[in-house]
Amino acid sequence: MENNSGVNSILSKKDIQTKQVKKGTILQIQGDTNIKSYYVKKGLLRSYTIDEKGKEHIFIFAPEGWIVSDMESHSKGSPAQLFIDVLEDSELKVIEKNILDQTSSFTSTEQTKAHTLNLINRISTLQKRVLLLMSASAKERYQDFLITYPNIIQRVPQKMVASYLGITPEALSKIRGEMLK
Amino acid sequence: MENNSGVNSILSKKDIQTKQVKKGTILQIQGDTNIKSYYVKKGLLRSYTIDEKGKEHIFIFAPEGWIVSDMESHSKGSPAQLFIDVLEDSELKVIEKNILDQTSSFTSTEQTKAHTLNLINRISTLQKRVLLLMSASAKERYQDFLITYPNIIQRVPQKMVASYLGITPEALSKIRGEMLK
DNA sequence: TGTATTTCTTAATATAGATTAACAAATAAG
DNA sequence: CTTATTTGTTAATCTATATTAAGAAATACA
Repeated sequence: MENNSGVNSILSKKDIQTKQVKKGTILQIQGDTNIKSYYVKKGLLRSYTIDEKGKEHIFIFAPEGWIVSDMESHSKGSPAQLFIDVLEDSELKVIEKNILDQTSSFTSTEQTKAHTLNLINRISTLQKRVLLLMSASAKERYQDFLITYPNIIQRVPQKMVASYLGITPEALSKIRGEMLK
Repeated sequence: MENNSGVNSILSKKDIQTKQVKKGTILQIQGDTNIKSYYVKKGLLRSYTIDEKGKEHIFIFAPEGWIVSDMESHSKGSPAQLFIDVLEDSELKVIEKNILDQTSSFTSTEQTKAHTLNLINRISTLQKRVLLLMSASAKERYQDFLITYPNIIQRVPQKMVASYLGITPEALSKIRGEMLK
């Protein structure tokens, strides 16, 4: 999901082990609770969801220098939403603790912790939005919108909701019409 | 883009002023270089892009308790990609410095700074992906993919690229066929 | 090496959502 | 209040992408 800016200093601690993994290895499955992050020293990983119809949606590729982790889950402490597997024989650094734990160490100020939490919430929201845009219909996205922003629908013109959903005002009007029945 | 978890401790410094803004005020336009972040105490903001055809795409709504900022730009130090304006009379806390500056203060360790930079890169990548999914055709997204992941196309089956783009393998095959001409 | 499986391509058909247009309803402005 | 402007609805048509299907090419496997 990201490039390697500054990654050396994140990964310099001794508690991070290097691991060789073979192509085809599954590192995380949807529902896992002990969530780890992976820094790719060499090789290639991917993270993805599988929807109700059994269709895969790749969230990110992680070639050399990238980090994969399931922010949605980190953020909520909920089970993993994503699968992570190995596309080429790889050399990884496994980050055992979740990212929040890392920043909660005694070296962090309250402000830094709050700041990190904010960034992670933001990532979590965007992760969800990307997955919705890739796999859900306009109607499903609208239904999600109503839950995510409970009262915005009364506060902005419908055409702005359409613009947020990535559809035309006409399409949204039609969807709402159908939903009334 | 995010809820208010821990936001008080982020915003407790004196250098952050509260500001009343009227509905319709434009806080940031595409191309602005002096980028700020806005915490919404009361009211409603939105951030959005305008594409080549003049069509608006809303990136986020920011009701009470949320923060708006242009991470893409923060990350690269480049001009703003997003417009930000005011949908209801609002009370804002304006965060003058960019987010990186805040964490670069003497209280942050090297590790924390590197960690924050990583999170911001990740947000920046996702922001770009959301905007592409909302406004670009499958062909345009594929062309962006080729630039974002320069050599992945040779390393994974095409059907995985299709899965990343949110289209079917058949549609990608067709697009590639067209692009050869 | 030969066979089975997976991946890619091409083409026909189907469909979600876009576009266009015309009108109604709501909101803003004089 | 009255009119002008913006927003929302409905419907007809169009288009990008999905679905289905079948064969070809590539890859994995026995």
